[in-house]
Amino acid sequence: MPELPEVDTVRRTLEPFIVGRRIESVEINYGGIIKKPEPAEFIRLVEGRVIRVIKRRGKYLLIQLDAEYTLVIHLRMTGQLTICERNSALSKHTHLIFRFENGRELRFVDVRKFGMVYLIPIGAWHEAGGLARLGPEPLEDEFTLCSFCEIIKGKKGKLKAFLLDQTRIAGIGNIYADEIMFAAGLSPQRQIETLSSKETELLYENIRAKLNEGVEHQGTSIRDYVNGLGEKGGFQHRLKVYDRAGQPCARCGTSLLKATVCGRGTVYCPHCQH
DNA sequence: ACGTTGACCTGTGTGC
DNA sequence: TGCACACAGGTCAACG
Repeated sequence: MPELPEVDTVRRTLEPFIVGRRIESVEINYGGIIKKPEPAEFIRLVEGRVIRVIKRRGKYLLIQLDAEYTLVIHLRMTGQLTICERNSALSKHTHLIFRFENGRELRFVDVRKFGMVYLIPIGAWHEAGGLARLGPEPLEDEFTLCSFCEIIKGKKGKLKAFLLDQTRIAGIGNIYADEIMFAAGLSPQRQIETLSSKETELLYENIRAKLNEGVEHQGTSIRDYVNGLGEKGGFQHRLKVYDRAGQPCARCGTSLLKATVCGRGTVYCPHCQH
């Protein structure tokens, strides 16, 4: 499900409901999503804590508690994190519930159970999967054309693989990778070492533009994605290539093709992308 | 250093 | 309607 714009939207919509709230109790229905510590220890450390702040880093959500611990959550493909009333119907795949004193709760629902939750001491980022190895945030001011050129310089391989590599740039996934490459007129198979400086700049501009557009429209809801209040996003209506195989290219009318690149379904225009 | 594949899970859509 | 199969917003490990 969620790439940078979706995770960012979840963060933004949850914030007013959870910051400053005390977690009265925790219920674990499926312990498999909690990667560390053990469930009993997890509950012991979280219950009674107050949420200080919620941040996003790449596709990870970081929920800072008042006891020098950070809850790190990755939604993977189908994870949802939503605010619900305590008495509202529980969906089938609710694996984790944080209850607040005001009658509301934060629920983690994940059909495919790929999602991951870690509770780690502040700063111990290396204990939370790939969090410590993430590349720069593409929407931050520090991510300049100059810094992008440094990242791409000397690298080899397919453009699509580069965009999906979280250690190069944090937060791009399959949908936005395809949209970025279409907008930049670049083929997913293109070897990055052959990009001209003009093409590199076009790529840089469209990474920023497409991710910003995704954030602005509150993410892409094609299957499971919803924001922190259970609402769908709107970017699915603006997609130019993703999920549009066989439909005409918005730019030239050629039928969009689908292929597997880097093991991922990839849609592109054979006429506009080189 | 790169590329491909399978593993982790469940649900949905397709074609027969 | 049933069944088999492919495929799905991600990442990681194990190969060649």
